[in-house]
Amino acid sequence: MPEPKQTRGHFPLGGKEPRFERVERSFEEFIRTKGLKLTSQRRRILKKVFTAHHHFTADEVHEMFRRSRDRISRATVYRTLSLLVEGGFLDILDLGQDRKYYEHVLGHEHHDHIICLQCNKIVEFQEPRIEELQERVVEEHGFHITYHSLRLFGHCADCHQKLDGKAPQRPPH
Amino acid sequence: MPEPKQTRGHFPLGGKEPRFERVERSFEEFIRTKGLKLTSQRRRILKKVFTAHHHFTADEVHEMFRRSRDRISRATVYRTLSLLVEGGFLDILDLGQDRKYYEHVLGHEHHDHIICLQCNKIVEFQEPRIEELQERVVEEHGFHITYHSLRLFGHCADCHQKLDGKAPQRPPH
DNA sequence: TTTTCTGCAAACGGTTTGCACTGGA
DNA sequence: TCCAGTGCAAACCGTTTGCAGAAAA
Repeated sequence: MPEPKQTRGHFPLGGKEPRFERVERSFEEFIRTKGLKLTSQRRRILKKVFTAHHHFTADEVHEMFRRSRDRISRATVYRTLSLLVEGGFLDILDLGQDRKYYEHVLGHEHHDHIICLQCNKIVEFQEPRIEELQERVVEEHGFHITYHSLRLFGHCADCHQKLDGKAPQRPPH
Repeated sequence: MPEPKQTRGHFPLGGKEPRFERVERSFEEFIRTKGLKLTSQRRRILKKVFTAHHHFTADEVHEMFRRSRDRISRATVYRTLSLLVEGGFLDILDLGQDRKYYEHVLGHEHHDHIICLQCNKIVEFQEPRIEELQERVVEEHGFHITYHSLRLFGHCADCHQKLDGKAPQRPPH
């Protein structure tokens, strides 16, 4: 049995060609292990967030189902998203100021984000050398790191050009 | 006229031995420049946050004045804190999950944070090499960075020892 | 059948806002 | 005097919760 490459959570996705079926099975096992029930709402939300968007808000998920005949209540959306985060199927990207996004982990290694203050474009990046330096800093202070969050805020090339010196920046943070 | 060392905002603190009087004068100028009024509430809040705590919440500020005979309303506390952030006198440290702290900039260069998930201890650090790598990453993606936020979450030495393998970690975010 | 889950609506908690009165400039 | 600021209470908004009926196991 090949060692699965674990991203996070107890139910790794691993393998060469991650597909939604893998996630689905992993989710079923997660649910079973916790003694929970596999409801249609949970299955539908899982499918939606893994096949449609990459970055999305809780409200957007709720909205996706509002149109369909069998809508899913806001409460259930929130409860299910929490469950998915707990199981390591989703990550949270908190941009502050009540801008809270979720992103699925399918085929995504750990990464950090650059966010455009103007158009909200989100770019992902990996920089192992930063991670390494973080490790060192944490050790120096006697901490044991669990996770980290690095967000770079600025203006993307397009928006920077449009601004052209006027720079109506949001107050930093 | 010597070039003032600007941390952020329009009213730099600079100088060898930063003292509260400098901040106060800087604040007065900020207020004047914006055509606002220097009220007793604003003066008292400024003094309190610069002499008492380093990391504090809006609610804590409100609480500090509840005891005194002339309390300050929650609304005014919020409005004043926003003003101080706008002027670059305070920074915001958003830990997510509605844990939002302010910190004054008196004698503080830019820095990042390590946060203990157990006892909420906050340690500040500076790592120029990380900053440098960030610059490079941002450039590679054609962005122009405005500011960044790096938060390392984990367990401090004390808490790590107490946990001793049981590791009741908060869901990563 | 048993137990969890869902939808609803109300509650929550931090923050903001409208308004009439207050008080700096 | 004049206009911004304050306190109050209500509004806001994303999120959570209590509860009764619905549906997995």
